[in-house]
Amino acid sequence: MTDTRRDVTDSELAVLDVLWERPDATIREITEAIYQSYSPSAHATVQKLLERLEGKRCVTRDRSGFAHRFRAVVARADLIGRELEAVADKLCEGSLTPLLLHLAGRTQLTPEERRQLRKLIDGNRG
Amino acid sequence: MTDTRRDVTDSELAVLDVLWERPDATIREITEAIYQSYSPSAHATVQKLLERLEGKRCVTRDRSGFAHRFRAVVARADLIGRELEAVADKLCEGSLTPLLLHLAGRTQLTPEERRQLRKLIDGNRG
DNA sequence: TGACGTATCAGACAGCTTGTCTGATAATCA
DNA sequence: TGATTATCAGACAAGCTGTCTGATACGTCA
Repeated sequence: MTDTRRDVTDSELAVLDVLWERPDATIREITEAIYQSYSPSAHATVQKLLERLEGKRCVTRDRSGFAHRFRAVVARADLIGRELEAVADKLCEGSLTPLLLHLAGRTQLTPEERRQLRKLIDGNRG
Repeated sequence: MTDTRRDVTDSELAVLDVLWERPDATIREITEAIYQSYSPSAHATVQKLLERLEGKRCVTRDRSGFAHRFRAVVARADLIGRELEAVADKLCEGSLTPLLLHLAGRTQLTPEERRQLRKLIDGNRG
């Protein structure tokens, strides 16, 4: 079942981490990257995680070969956005602005980051 | 068991919402505020939610009277901070800066908010 | 005092999520 | 053909969440 709402778990994220580094990986490749060694049960676990990631629209599957190849269709930034929206929905009636103000008051920035931030604010006039 | 790590659920948040509006409320008062009417089972549900919120260090209990009185010991801003840190831990190796930059690029701000944001940035020099 | 309303407390319970694993079956290739 | 390697379907325990029941203690008032 496709359920974009539910968020990505830590184990699923480990799979995505591999796919971001190495697109079009097989289950075997992902398994060997996550666990140090390979075993049939670890393979099955990764398979299940991929199946759920597919349902969450985070991964697509290329079925053309014998071993399917997988590819992430969300970037890390997309997940950050999803999670921030979830926090906003839960605690700020959906508005991102309180999150932004909260972070601005408690984040230590380098001069470069501060410069970048100003630019983003200026480029975002309503 | 005290478990500050686990985050507050939606039902628990509904209880906190009442306590933020009306400190030192009893279970009966909270129950009537959340459900329209009162029933013993709803009372027990709220009791369980409060018990769990106590374990998460979000609520304290005054046992001096017949009916205990409850008080929130976290503000909404605290929860926002907790959740943002959780997102940062999960997706940004604990750093809040990527979240801040992400939000700055996608949030529509009023002139007043923009002024406030600049002030926060300036007041936060390393 | 005793009855009654109202608390708390302990714990059962089902439904869901998550991570793991097993067994059956299909494709590939030496 | 036989061995290897896939996929697939589904079982499984553990944990979380929201709800509810039953037992017991407290307080008040006739």
